Amino acid sequence: MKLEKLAEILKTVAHEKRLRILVLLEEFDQNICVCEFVDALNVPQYQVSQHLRELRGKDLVRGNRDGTWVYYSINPDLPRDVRRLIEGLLEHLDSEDYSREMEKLEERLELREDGKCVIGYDESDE
Amino acid sequence: MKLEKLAEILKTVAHEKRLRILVLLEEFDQNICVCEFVDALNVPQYQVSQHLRELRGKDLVRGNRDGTWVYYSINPDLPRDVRRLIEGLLEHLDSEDYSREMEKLEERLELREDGKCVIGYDESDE
DNA sequence: AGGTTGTATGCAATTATGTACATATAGCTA
DNA sequence: TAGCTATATGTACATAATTGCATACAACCT
Repeated sequence: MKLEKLAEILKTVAHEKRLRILVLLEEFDQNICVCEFVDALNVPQYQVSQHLRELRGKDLVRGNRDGTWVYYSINPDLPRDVRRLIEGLLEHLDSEDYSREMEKLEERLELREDGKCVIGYDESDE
Repeated sequence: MKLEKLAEILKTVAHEKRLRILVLLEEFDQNICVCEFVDALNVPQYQVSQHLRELRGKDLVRGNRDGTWVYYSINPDLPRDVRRLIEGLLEHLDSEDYSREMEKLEERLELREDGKCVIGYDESDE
């Protein structure tokens, strides 16, 4: 991959919240909607949307609208080298470091009906 | 590795010039002095020093002074996981993308005497 | 000591990034 | 249609990164 491209991707990814978003997408390997991120990461909705927009802007991530909900996933059309780069990065993480988010997200996913999110996010974001 | 640590390293590394510096250090696997970087990368001396300072600040790189010259290398005491991270990142690069710098650096290294740099950098930095 | 050369740093100007809030938009439902 | 909910975006502000330049510092040499 070109050096400029690598630098660009690293810059996009070099942010705590965006890393957390990517980890959850990688680990659960399924579509996750914005409100599920909000609850799992305990980050205000506008921030989640903003980070997702950045990731989307670099084509790392893709959103699919289903009604009012928008489900995000790692962009399945990502070039193989970029894909491997991302995976490689995340492999360096201690899993304890995001286990709490994993658990929270798991709880949220259990609230889905027919595989779909049916509730919003908790307004009382501490 | 902790997620914040990963984000921090990625942020430090997510810069075209700093990536080029790291590539050269990895590929040549030896001490390289500031003026050699200046000529190889064709970047003003103060910029090279600044980028090296940032890399040094995060302990990714180490400088050893020998007379007026300062030779840099990948920090040999880098924790193994960090070391692997850096190596992993650089492996994604097309080597054509930095082959010119490699050649220029090779030429510069040939001008060393007894393994030591004996000239400065070219003032006429285009 | 004085001059020279390689390297580092401080400062100012610009640009980019992060954050918070308000509000807009899209699609649902009644 | 109106109202609601999920998501997206615009704006404003603070903060950080980048860049260019001048200059300081360190070590050498005469």
